[in-house]
Amino acid sequence: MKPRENLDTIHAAALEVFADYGFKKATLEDIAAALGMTKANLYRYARNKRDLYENTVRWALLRWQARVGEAIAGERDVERQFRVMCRKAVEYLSGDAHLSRLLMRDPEIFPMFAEQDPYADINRASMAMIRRILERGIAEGRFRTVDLASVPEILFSIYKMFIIRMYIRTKDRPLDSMFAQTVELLCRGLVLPEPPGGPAGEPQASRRRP
Amino acid sequence: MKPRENLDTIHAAALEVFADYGFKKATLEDIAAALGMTKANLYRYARNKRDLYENTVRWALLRWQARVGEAIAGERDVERQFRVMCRKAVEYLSGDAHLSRLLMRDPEIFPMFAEQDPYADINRASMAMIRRILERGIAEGRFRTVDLASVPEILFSIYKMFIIRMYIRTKDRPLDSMFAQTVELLCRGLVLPEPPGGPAGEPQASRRRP
DNA sequence: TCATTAGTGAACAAAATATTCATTTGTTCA
DNA sequence: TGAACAAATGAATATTTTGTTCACTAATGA
Repeated sequence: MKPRENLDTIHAAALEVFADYGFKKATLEDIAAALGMTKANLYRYARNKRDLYENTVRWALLRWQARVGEAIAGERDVERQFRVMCRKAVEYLSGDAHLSRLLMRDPEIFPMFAEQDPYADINRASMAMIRRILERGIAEGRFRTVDLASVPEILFSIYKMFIIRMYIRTKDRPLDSMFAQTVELLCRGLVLPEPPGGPAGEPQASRRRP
Repeated sequence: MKPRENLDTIHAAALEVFADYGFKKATLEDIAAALGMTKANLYRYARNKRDLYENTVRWALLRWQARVGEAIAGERDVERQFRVMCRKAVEYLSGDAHLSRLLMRDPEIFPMFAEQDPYADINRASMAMIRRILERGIAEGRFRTVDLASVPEILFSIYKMFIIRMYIRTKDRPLDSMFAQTVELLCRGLVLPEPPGGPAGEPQASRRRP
């Protein structure tokens, strides 16, 4: 038998099937068929159906997180870093058709909205990333000294933007402008009015109304 | 109990559920729940699940057909009538979210493509409408004397346009221009080069390349 | 060769689901 | 009012699905 390189193939297939049918209606045989193998073999990769599901979501969320991380790695200026983080987070989340469909389909498991979030650790990682940006912004004197307890709220905003984007996708609303406005609002609470002498990073164009 | 007016409500709900899950994964309980009643009661309106499915598709297709019929009823000029028929047929077919999703989901039952089409009668009605237009066009001297055996092929073209439109919907391709081109091609085979003295209807703008 | 990993087929208990039917709940109208 | 009728239900049943296990086979690598 051809050895299967890694779990990625299984997770990718499972993600698609779960996104198509939701947890309940998706069957292990659907997933196995998509992979060209029998359902019994799936038990080598997950203890049971629920496990396969959670592992899959976890895998997809981590991939999403990693992409956002890469996107902001190149940014030198904190303000830009913050903006890119917000934009990319929503972009990738709604861009990955399967992940977004999955998150919309089984709302009871949507991170941060479930009674007890099975993906709390992943959200924690996201929040750590946000916190790092805030801390750096504050240290560089670019951001106000905000309470770091507001970090979860920023992540929450991002999810909210994603949901809105998903639900109104069919209509051709000027969503991106609405989205930009939200990011703008977040920034206005963060970024200091005018950096006195120009700090570490080169002066970024930060459109702000007078 | 409140008496239920007619079958429309049941069919509408069934259409939505079947479109969401496909025939196999949709359960009678899903449909009943959507209607706020118990599945047992569904058997008052259809002999079994398959029956409910076929009745529902039939109902949706007939509604679609009726709308196209209304749309062309107002047109005086045959050429315009033909164009409107093509355009509206695809528009309504892909516009009715549930119907289109349903037709895409269970391809084996897609009219004209199934081994033995359970909706042959409805297609026949559509073809009768097309034939009436052709006959009128020929009688008025606006159309070439085409073989009426080509009627099914025109209906087939319409379905084909619909399918393409559905599959590429996500990408923002200039679909409507592609679509218009197809109609143009159909027309070019039909409409006579130049009506000598101007026939019954007022002269319609029929964009044709030299 | 042996050890290890990947995969299968059959079997089974539990759950889901289509279908039936006797009964209940409203509605209509004499 | 109450008889006749239609709409809907709850429970029961027969049949499939489906999640899960396990003994067993096939391929790979050293």
